[in-house]
Amino acid sequence: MTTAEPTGLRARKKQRTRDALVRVALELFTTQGYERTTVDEIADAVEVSQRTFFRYFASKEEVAFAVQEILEAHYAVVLRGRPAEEGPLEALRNAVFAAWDAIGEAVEEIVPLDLYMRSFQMIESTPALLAAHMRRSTVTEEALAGLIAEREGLDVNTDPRPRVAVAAFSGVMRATGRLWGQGEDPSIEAIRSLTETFLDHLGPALAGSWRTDERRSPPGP
Amino acid sequence: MTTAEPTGLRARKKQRTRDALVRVALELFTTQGYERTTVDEIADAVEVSQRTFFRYFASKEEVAFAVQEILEAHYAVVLRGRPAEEGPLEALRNAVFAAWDAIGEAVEEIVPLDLYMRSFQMIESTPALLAAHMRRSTVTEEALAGLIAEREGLDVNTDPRPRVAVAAFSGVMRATGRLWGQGEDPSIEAIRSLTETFLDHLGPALAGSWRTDERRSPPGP
DNA sequence: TGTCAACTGTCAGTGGCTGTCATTAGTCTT
DNA sequence: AAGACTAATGACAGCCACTGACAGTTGACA
Repeated sequence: MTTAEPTGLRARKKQRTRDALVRVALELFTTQGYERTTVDEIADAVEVSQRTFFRYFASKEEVAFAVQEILEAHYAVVLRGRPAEEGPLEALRNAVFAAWDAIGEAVEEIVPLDLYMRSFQMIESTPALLAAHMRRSTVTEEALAGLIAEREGLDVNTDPRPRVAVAAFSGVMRATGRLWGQGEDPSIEAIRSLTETFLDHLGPALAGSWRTDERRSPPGP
Repeated sequence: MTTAEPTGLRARKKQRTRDALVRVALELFTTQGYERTTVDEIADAVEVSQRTFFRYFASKEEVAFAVQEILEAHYAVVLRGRPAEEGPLEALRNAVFAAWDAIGEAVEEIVPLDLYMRSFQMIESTPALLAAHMRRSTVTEEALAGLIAEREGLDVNTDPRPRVAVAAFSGVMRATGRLWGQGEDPSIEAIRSLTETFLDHLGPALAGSWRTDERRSPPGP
């Protein structure tokens, strides 16, 4: 679905229209804002009817996540390819960094990397899109839990651990993305190191007490 | 905002209108579905104009979360009251169970408890509402992270642990709610025990390897 | 080349949501 | 208790996302 060259002329044309819609939409969204951009504007800019836009994308939101979708699929593939010796959380974590190494190429086939970065920040700062983003992530989480359960040879409906681990992991990843979106450094390095920091704190943050240094009250029982 | 008796007649009338809108909306949503219920229907049933509905609620979604909002505020209060000796995650967890003990009364002042239960399940099973629910939870998470940081005397922008802990905790809580919404037992006891189970697994699920019993492959390094 | 099917445009309509303005109805004087 | 003030509401017009139906166009393929 990403790079697979379509066969016929018709299919190629379709792909071009779709890509154009995504590019133009992201461009308009990031420059003048999501809400202040109408579907008609996007359609007009690509010279198709509004009706056609909705034949490619079920909603105005969907076009904003076209690139994101590719990346998530990519991540799932990478995770599936992680060596079996890695523990669940270890695999989830390593897959993130491994996936990012190849993100550039995958994205750049459709839109400039910089545009994608800005569009991610736009998603994080637009309530309606943030909502859609979160809903989408529940679907992704379910898939990841399934993958982890498979890796470990467990039944996802019996053993809560896959869902719990993925939920915790995803929660942290989302917090990371949110913070990155609010910051001023929209580079891959920035979110990479932020992710590293946050994931490193996952274990310690769940420990009983954080007061191991200069804090006042004594640790509880 | 919950129980505080309004002073004048005007304020009391307003409160009654608002409550009526919530009650009718949830009733209609749960019986015929969220999407198949129009704002006009709700307004007509309460005998106000559609315009008035939108003066009480900024959106059709908002009315669906009116009760939820009360509970979240309640939870925040309970959390703030947890003893300082409790560790962060301990406090988050205990506050959940403590808050539930008082939920019944708080809810019942507006809608029957049973109706609230069904409306929660509706939220979890309606994409548009699930999205709104998730977006709302990001706001709640931010507040909780602030509370935790305060408890521990930390700066939420410097130390990642408050956000990480809350993110992991919230991720698990959301997974719990999701599962409960899909199940067939809409009782408080059901979600209570489910929560207990899931939170109990938070620690173990993040450990390096889960293969401590009858699994096949040997543990990694 | 002609037939078929995929793709697209046009049009009409629904529903969520907003701005505006006139009207109603508590509230607050004096 | 009557009038002035203002919050609350209703009525109306309009924008925009989205959908169904139907007709026209254009690749695909025999």
